Amino acid sequence: MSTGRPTLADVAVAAGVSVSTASLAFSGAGPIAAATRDRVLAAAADLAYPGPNPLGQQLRTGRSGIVGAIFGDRLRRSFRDPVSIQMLDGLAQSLGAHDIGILLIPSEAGDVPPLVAHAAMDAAVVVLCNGPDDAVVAALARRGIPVVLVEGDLGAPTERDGPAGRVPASHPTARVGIDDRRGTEALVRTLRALGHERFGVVALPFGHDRRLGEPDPARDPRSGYLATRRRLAGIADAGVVPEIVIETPASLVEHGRSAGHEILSRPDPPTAIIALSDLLASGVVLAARELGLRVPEDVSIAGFDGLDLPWLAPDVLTTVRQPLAEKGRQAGEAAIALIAGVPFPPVILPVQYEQGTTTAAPRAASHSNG
Amino acid sequence: MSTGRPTLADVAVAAGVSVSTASLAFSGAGPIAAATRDRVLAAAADLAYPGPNPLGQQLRTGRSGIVGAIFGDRLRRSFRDPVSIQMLDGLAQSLGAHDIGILLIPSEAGDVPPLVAHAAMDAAVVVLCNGPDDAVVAALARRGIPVVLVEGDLGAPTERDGPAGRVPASHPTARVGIDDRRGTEALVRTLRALGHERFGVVALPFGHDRRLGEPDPARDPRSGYLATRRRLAGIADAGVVPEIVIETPASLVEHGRSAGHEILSRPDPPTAIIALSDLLASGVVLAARELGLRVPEDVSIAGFDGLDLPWLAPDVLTTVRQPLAEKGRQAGEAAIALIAGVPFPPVILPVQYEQGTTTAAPRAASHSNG
DNA sequence: CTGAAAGCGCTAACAT
DNA sequence: ATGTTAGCGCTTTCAG
Repeated sequence: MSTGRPTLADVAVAAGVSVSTASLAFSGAGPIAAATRDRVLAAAADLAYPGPNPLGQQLRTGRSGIVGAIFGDRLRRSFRDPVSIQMLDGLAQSLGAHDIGILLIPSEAGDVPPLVAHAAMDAAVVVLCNGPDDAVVAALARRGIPVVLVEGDLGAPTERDGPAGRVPASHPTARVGIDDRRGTEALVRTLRALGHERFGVVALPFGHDRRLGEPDPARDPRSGYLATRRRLAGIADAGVVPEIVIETPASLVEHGRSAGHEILSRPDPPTAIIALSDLLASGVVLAARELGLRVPEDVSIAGFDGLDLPWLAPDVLTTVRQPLAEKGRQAGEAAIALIAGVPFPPVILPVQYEQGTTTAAPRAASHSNG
Repeated sequence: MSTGRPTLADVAVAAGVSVSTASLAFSGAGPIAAATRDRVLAAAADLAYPGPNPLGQQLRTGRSGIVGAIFGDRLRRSFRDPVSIQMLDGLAQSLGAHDIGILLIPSEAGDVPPLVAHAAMDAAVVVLCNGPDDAVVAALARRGIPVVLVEGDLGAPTERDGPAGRVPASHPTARVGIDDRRGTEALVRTLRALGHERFGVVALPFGHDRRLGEPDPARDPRSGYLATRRRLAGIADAGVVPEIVIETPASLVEHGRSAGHEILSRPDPPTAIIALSDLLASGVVLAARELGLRVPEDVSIAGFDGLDLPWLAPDVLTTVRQPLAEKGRQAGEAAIALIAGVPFPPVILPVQYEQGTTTAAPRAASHSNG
């Protein structure tokens, strides 16, 4: 041992056994006499040996015991959103049960962070991805790291080998998502049944190029975040063409508030506003209150997610609840399966419409042209 | 190469150079002819070699490139608190600049998570600690992992070798905190200058045994979270003995709301309520509104942190602002210094009183006994 | 049940 | 500027 921290070899010498036996004493992965084990552990305690060095184990076993969690945004923004947090909590639960750690990788606006390219991990969970040509997913695939896509997809396998051509169809991949398209559709149908005909939409970001305002008409509708696209598709499925859509740079109360002002300050605003997240919706509620509009008498407002929003009291937001922690747990299970080389079939979790106090029948007959 | 993923040795063979030269081509840590390097990189591209295996690097260099971030609470709670998030964001900034990853380690109520005992990390940032006898810190010290204490301390070196005796004074340790004691004192002095004499306090958790209600009088005042203790000390420094103190299990709006109800429903409630965090304070504001009390006319409410609370509009919370991201950045710098073997002197960041709309002079003469 | 030997993939002296 | 050599600390066949 001479210098530095003691190693397994030092312990073996001190205990008068071979290194392999000492290893067994710690791992329990093989037959060993109780007396021998105790002797080894005693020697370890003597030397203040803190247990097998994980670096040695990892190289030997080829496993780091780490799963990367990659968020398509910087922490400050992602993590102010309880949606990411609850998902992460579920993820920590299922991975923690297997003693697997979570390596936090914020990824600013679609770049490929060095950690994605170089950090040791056995699998990665990518929380938002930009469709078939996501550079982060491509980088992981190149490294042979299994990928779990949460709320994302890579398109049909045939597309993947196209010009982007970066994720071979054979690469271990799993998908965990929610049925947000049909959830949004159900929500909008309920609003129509109440008599609403004129809708405004406050949307989640369309893609990594985040902005606040009406969407760029020149943008490719086939690119960008799939969650946003699916929820917009759900609105269309319900037969609604919104009078106005405001894209926001992130799911945050303040952006919902700005968008709400934008929509509700218009001469003849829509009678119902659908926000694609609860945080955005609650910002719209605040904007309405600030403009002296009563909710839901003057305007109906609905969200998506099913968060607890105690500060909206006495109002309770009408929303579509998604099982956030369960989504994270499933993502963790998917990662564990892929690491073990077992395929993990796609999971689509159900969502549920929840009536609150922020939606009601529109006040009076509305007219579609001012 | 035969089977499996290619290694540096395969690349070397393909490029017709030695392994060490191939290594140099990737690391750039030594002299190499441009032509040779290009040849190596070309061979690597040919073999679809994704770059040096981090596991090999790590064993060889003895560095994992990972810093553990340990929160004294489960994710669900910690991460709903923007305070933790902004700190984490700052941490990610400074560590990210050195390509160091953050391993997320939630630690339920003071236990020692397996990851703390076994995961590879070059240093650890412990966000709340329970004073001199914190088991997590002791476990890290045993492993020889440098520790950065955020908002924590281990007491005087002499104490450390006491009965707990688990963190040798020589263990590489750094401290990053804020001047919360004096910040709270300044806040309370301002309230007193306005004429307030009767105070209620909504406190952060006292320790890992979290509860809602009046603090257990039997508890040892010398144990538990130091941030809570310091802020309470600041109140005392200002010459105030609160009429009532409510301890909360976490810094969350709903707990502030419960505590607010508890205090404000009393027969003759205090004229000023000091919450030890903004989230708690905003819950108290909600409780006041629900009880039909006007803020600040009927009751003054102040917080601590300096968060953006858009949904409190039109009110702006009176608070003491702390530099959260900077705290995280400093913690990151401290970790980097300790990893390099350089001592990092303790950092106490300044805080600043910020007047909002939730505090004012008390309504009328108050009487201290009903 | 225990020991000997091999090697995971890489980097860093040192020698050329 | 390149090659040779020697491990980092551990687990895991395989013999005994």
